[in-house]
Amino acid sequence: MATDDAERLRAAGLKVTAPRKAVLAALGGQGHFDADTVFERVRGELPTTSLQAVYGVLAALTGAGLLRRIEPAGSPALYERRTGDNHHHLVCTKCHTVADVDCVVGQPPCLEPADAGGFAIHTAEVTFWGLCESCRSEPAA
Amino acid sequence: MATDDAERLRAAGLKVTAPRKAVLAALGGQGHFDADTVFERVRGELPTTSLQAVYGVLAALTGAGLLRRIEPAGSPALYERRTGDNHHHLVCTKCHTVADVDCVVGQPPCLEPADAGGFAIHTAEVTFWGLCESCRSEPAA
DNA sequence: CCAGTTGTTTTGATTCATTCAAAACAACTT
DNA sequence: AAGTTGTTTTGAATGAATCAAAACAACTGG
Repeated sequence: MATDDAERLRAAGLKVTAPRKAVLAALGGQGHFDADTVFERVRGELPTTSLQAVYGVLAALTGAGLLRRIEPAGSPALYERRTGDNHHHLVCTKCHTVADVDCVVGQPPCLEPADAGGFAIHTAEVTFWGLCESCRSEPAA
Repeated sequence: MATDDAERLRAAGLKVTAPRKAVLAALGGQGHFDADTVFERVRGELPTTSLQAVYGVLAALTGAGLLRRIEPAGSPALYERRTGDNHHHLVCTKCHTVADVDCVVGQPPCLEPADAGGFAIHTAEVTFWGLCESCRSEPAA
């Protein structure tokens, strides 16, 4: 898996470095993490890494299409490894947990606004807001 | 209109103050403005107003449902007076201009994710990304 | 395998958007 | 008109992210 990551980096035309492999490893297969969390995780096995390096790596990998970046209102930017598919997100209003949504009813949803107002649209981003399972369980705020 | 604004403030249980009326006036009927732009506009006719006051007013009015706040990735928070309808937004990838989209094809769109993953969803927010008319015209960046 | 080139990371500082807190003040109530 | 409460001012602080220069490490080509 780590080996595959090196391969992916090379394929994207990026140099294979320890911080980059560590960031990819830190993000794991799934989940949504902010720069700071990635930093903490990376530090665990590569203690010399700086936060700025993490920002740099995240930007490089996002630019290369190896990561996807989302910015839900009220949260810092989050990064995830699931790319390519245009999946959407569920965000908890209370704890800001994020979950993936495979896609919406029927076909490619929402890609057709009623009136594009002169815009050449290339992406539709859908964010669902609600209460996650555990926040629903504990009503005590 | 300014009179109506006073009425609206009262109806929302908020005190009617000069900064609040000025903020509502600055936002006008349509458009999307960040706190700083609102501040500049408010200053024009109420020069003693502080930026913090503008933040406070924007938060109060948003909380009261008189304003809607959106946070497109890469932009500071934007405020608009169109509330109540759940309309969506078109954001220009290049100049970050925002336009309203009345709604998506057919019916209330996208409100039904394929799998809500245990979330109790109450809102679906759709953001379309693309190039606006004028950014399409001038390819020279 | 070594040296050069280029891209990456470190180090340190800075910006931008926003929030916090206490004191001064103004709007609504009686 | 005076009091109470909510607002605004003033001043400072925070969090997230970016910028810039110097130190460094990965890939190229010899």
